[in-house]
Amino acid sequence: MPHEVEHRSLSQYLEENNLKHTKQREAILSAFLEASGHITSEEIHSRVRAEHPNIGYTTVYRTMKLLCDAGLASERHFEDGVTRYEIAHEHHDHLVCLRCGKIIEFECAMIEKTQLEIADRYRFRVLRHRHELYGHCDACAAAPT
Amino acid sequence: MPHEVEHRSLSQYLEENNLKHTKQREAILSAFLEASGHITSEEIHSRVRAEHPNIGYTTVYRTMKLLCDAGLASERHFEDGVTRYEIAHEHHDHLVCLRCGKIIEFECAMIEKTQLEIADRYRFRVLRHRHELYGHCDACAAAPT
DNA sequence: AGTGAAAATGAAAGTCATTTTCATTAAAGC
DNA sequence: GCTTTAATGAAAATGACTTTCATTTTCACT
Repeated sequence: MPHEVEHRSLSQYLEENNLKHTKQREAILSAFLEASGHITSEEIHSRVRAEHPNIGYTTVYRTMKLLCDAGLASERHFEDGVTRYEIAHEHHDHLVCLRCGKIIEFECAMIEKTQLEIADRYRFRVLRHRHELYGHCDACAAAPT
Repeated sequence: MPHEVEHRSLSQYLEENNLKHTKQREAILSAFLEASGHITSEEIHSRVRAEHPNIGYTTVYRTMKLLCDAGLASERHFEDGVTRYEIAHEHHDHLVCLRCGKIIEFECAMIEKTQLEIADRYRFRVLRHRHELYGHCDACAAAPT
């Protein structure tokens, strides 16, 4: 049974909040984890439907929100207006290829530190941030237009 | 006549592209410039209508796109799903207050340089980026919840 | 196993920012 | 002034997401 830790984590969240344990939630969590990140609701929906043909979009949207609340997923908004979900883990930022859509994660302590210093100058309390570099990945830059 | 430079710049762009010089475009450019930045289409629309009551949303949207193409404005997408336009000028990043919506601009050569080094490591060509810090401004952090 | 209250589901309708369509109007070159 | 071509604006369409609501499930308690 893959992703057992995450499924247990979902169960615990559901119990703690008096929510119910349903096969839809299980299925959506599995589909999301199998896709390993940066996936849209639509993609999750079509993956889940392969196994459970009558799960609707509504349930996918609702469940992904729940997984975010449970700390298992997190929402990302890149520049195409579609919400993507990634597996929750340590903070990081992104390189996004404008041609093939590939998303590379990066992190840089130096930048994190510098941005807090900047915020300080404006007496601004940073709660979260986004830092995205858009351009072309190696393969796409090499490929003909 | 305020913002004469920008109006001339619009005229030039229209001529170069065989587009027409209309009072709506003039009015929208004026309204946009008077607001001095980070304004939504809706705000522009309501400002313009004060003077020209029958300019529609459609024209505002179309004209703002044109102003972006003409290099006079640029689009920004923060986290509320509404497109904002700012007066085009040197690249910079933003601090966004989650309570009052205040937007502070900043720039940091050090961060810019560091992010290019990171991209290099992934052989990624950066075309543009966004870097936004979300949190509370001084006034809002001090105010009661 | 049976019951019932509370929560979950899903289909359909609703939002909301933005875009498209299309019939009408207005610039600008002759 | 005419004519071509672009611009306008009202209304309909789009698309991602949310809400509604009647129905179904879960689960704590018999």
